[in-house]
Amino acid sequence: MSTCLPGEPSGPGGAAMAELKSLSGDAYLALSHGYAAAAVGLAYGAARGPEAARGYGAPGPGGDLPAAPAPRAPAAAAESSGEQSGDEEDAFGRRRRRRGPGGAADGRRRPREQRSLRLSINARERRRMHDLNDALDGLRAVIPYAHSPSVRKLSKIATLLLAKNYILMQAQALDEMRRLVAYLNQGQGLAAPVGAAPLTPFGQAAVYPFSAGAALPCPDKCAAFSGTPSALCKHCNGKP
DNA sequence: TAGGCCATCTGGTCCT
DNA sequence: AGGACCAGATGGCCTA
Repeated sequence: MSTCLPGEPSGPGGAAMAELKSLSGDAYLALSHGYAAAAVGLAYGAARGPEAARGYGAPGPGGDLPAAPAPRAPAAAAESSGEQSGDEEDAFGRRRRRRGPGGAADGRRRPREQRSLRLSINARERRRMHDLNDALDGLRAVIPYAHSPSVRKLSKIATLLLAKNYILMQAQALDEMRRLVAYLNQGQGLAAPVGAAPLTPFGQAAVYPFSAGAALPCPDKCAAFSGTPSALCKHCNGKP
């Protein structure tokens, strides 16, 4: 991940990421389905299975075993956290061979308590990352893009960027909807019962979650059309 | 083979 | 002290 910074697109994947970042809310829906195949395809190819990347549980990333094939087959989380304690000596020895930074490679022999503590910390960190990945999976599930077995799963960064653009798009659509409703209420003189909020397509008074401090006099003169202050007007917000 | 993506380990830092 | 969070390092897998 560190080699592919969001701000530094490089190669085909970088181009796809740049497109993803610049994707406007308007274009989101139109592109979202195609994007999964296009951008995702650019960045990730096509044949990778959805779960291929999930190497959960591979004991001390096969990397601990230089000559081992270490397939990244998915394994149960319990298995992943248990293997460490099951083969503590070997696992730790392999790690010490591989890990460079810090004191891990200084050749000092660690007390058993320290090893046990380290394994516990590793398991905790593994669990934390699994939780993070689960959350990302949940995010992928609600992002409208092509969910198909033939389409590769969105990468982490692509998921986040796509989600951001999707949120922006939704906010923009909501804003335009409000404008339209306000326009209809004003232009067509939509009558509302005295003392009641104007009718809206939503069947109730609309609220403006983004309009803070709405107790100002209405510069839009929204009350001039229906006789009552409009809850749809972001300026008066139902408070004349 | 290079590049992208990922999981894991690890040490450091901050918080409770 | 213990846990959460973070970033760097490392190596495996996959695709172009």
